[in-house]
Amino acid sequence: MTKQHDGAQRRVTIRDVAQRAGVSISTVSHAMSGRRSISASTRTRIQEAAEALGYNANPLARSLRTGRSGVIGLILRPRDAVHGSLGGTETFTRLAGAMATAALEKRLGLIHVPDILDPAAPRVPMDGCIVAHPYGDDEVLAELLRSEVPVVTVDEDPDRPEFPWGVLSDHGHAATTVLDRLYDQGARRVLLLTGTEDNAWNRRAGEAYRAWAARHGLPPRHESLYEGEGVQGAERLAVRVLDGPQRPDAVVAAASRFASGVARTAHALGLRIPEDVMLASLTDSEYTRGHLPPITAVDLVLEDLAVAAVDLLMRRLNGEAPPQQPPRFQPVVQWRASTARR
Amino acid sequence: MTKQHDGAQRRVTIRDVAQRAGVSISTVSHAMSGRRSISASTRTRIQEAAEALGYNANPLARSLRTGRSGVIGLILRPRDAVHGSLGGTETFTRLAGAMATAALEKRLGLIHVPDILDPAAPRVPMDGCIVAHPYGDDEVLAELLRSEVPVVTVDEDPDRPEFPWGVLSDHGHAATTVLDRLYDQGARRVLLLTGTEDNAWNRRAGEAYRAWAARHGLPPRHESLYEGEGVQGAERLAVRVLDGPQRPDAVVAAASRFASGVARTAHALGLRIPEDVMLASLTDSEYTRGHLPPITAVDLVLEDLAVAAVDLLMRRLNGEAPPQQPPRFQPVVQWRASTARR
DNA sequence: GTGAAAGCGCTAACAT
DNA sequence: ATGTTAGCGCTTTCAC
Repeated sequence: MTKQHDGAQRRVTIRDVAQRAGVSISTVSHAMSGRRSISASTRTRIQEAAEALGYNANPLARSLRTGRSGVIGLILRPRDAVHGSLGGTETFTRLAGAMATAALEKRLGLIHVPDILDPAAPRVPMDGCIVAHPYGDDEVLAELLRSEVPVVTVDEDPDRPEFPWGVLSDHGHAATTVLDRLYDQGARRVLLLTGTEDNAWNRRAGEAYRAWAARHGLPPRHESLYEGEGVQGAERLAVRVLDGPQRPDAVVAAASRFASGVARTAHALGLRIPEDVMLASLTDSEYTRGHLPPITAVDLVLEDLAVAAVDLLMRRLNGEAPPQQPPRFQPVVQWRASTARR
Repeated sequence: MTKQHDGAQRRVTIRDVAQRAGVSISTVSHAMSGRRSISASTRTRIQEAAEALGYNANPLARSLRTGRSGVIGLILRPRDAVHGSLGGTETFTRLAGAMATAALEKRLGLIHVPDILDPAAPRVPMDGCIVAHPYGDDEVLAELLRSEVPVVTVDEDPDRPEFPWGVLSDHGHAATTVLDRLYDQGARRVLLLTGTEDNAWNRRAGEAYRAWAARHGLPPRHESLYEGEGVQGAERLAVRVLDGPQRPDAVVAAASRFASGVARTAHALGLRIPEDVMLASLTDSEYTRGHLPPITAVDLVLEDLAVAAVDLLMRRLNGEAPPQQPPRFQPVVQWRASTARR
C-alpha cells in the first residue's frame, strides 16, 4: 500500500499503450474496437501492452468523440420521492430499481440526475432521460425539452397531452374500477383522499371520482393531503373524517401510506373494515398487502412501465418516429378483504 | 411536430454563444463560470446569447477537460440484487434508493454501473465507485482496483480485510445479540439458515453462530440456500427441517424472505411462533415487520451506510488519507413477538 | 478585460 | 495493415 505516494498518478491512456506496443494510437484504437483488421502479431503486442499497463479507455473521451455515453438519466419528480419519509417511498424505490434493472439489461447505465433546476448542481452526461410522474406544466421537463435532451416520460405531463414520448398508465380506469366495485358492495358515501402533487396520478383519480359520483348521483367528497405527510398525516386526517358526522362508508386513498393511516384510525375508533368502512388504495405496497385485513390496492405494474420506458427511450435515441399511440398500461387491481363485504 | 426534419440538429456549443455575443469562447467560458472579471456589458450580451440559443455546456467535454464528472457509480454485488425475484430485493432497492438520495444531496449523480466484467458493456464515466456487499475475493472489486478507479465498499470484501476504504456493519455482533436472546428465552436447538452468497453478511453470521454454539456447548446446525430462492425456497427447506426429527426450537434466517418462508411452513405445520419455534431474521423488511406475529429482525441501517459511503468516497476523491478505523455501524435489532416467549 | 491556442483522450476519415 | 491528423466541446494558461 505504499504505492500511494501523493504524486499525481496519471491514468494510463491510449498513448501509453501505443508507445509500449510500438504502434500508433489509431492502431491501438482499432485493435481494441476490432473495427479494422490488424495483423495477429500487432494485435497480441497491443493486448499485452494494454494488459500490462492496466489500460482502460476513458469513457469520457470516447463519448465526447462518438456522441454517445451509454447512459440514460432518471428523474423522479414527486417531491416525496427523494426527501419523503422513509418507507413512504416504496413506489419510487421500486420504480428506480426496476429502471436500473431494465437499463442494465439493455447494457445502459442508469443515472439519477441531480436537480436540473439547481444552477449549482453539475450537469451529468446522458444520452437521454426518463422523467417519471411529471407535474402539470412540469418545469424540469420543460427545461429538458429546451435543451433538447431526448426525453421520455412515465405518465404524461397532464398539461402537455400532445407530447408523444410517454409511457402511460390508465389511472382513471383503475380508479373507476375500484369505485364501481365499492358501489356494487353498497358504498354510497365514498371519500376520495388524494395527494397534493399535481401529477397525472392524482389528477386522473380526481377526475374519475367526480365522473363516477356524477354518474351515480352521489355528492363527491374529496380530501387531499401532501404525500410526504405519510401514514401519520392520514391518521390525523382520518380522525376528523371518520369520527365526524356523515361518516363515509368507504375510503379510496391514493397513496398506500394514506390507506394505512386511515385503517389505523378506523381500528382505533372501533370501526371494522370492511363492515363499517371499506378501504382501497390506488397504489400497492407492503402497507396494503401486509395489512390486516389486507387492503385492496392498485398495482401500477412499475416493472412493465420501466421496461417500456427504457425501450421507448432507446427507440427515440435511434431516431425512430414517435409511436402513433403511446404505450399504455393497465394497472392491476388487487382485490383484497378490505373491499369484500360479501 | 414537423420540426423534426431528419437533418442532424447540432447541439448549441460554446462557439455559437461566442459568435452570437461577438466575443471569444474563452470569454464565454469565463463568463459562465465567473472565474475572472468580465465587463458588465459583455456579461449581459453573453447571457442573452446563451439564453436565446438555449445553451448548456456539454458535461462530457467539461469533464474530459477538468477530470471530474460529478458522478459516482454504484455496483450492487449480490446476484439476486438485480435479477432476484421481485420483492426479494427490498434491501437492495432500499440501499440503492438511499445511495441516490445521499449522492443527490451532495450534488452528485449516482450511476448504476453496467456489468464491468462484461466486455460488451459500456464503460461509464464516474469519478469513483461504491461496491456494495462484495464477495470474498471479489472480481469486480479487483478489476476496479486494477483500473485505479477510487472505490469504497459497503461491507468489506471478507478476503481483503486490509482494504481501508470500507464502511462496515457489525453483522457478527448483531447475530450474536439475537442468538443470545434466543438462548435466554430457552432455545437450545437453534438452526441458522443463511444464503449462499459468499459475502461478509453470510460469513459473519456463520462465524458468530459457530462461536455462539461453541460457547454454549451446543451442536451447530447450519443450512444454506441461494438467496434467489426466496420465500418459496425457504418454505420447502423448512418442511424438511421443521417436520423432521430433532426439530429446532428456534430459527435464525439471514434473509427476511427466508424468515417469511419458515414462518409460513411453521404455520402450515401447526407450529406456533414463538411458543413452538422462535424465529428471527438478520435483515429487516416488510416480510418481517408485517408478519403475524411480527418477526424479530436486524435493521441494517442502510440509510446510514449509504450516507457514510458517499461521504467516505468524497473524502477519497479529495485526496484524503484513509481513516484509521473504517466507519463501523451497529445494526439495530428490532425485537418483535416472534422471539418473545415471556 | 479580452483573445489565441493548447490540450483533455479518444475515434474515424484520409492517407500510404 | 498501419500511420497521420482533425476534431468532439470545453477549461485554462499565456499573452496582450
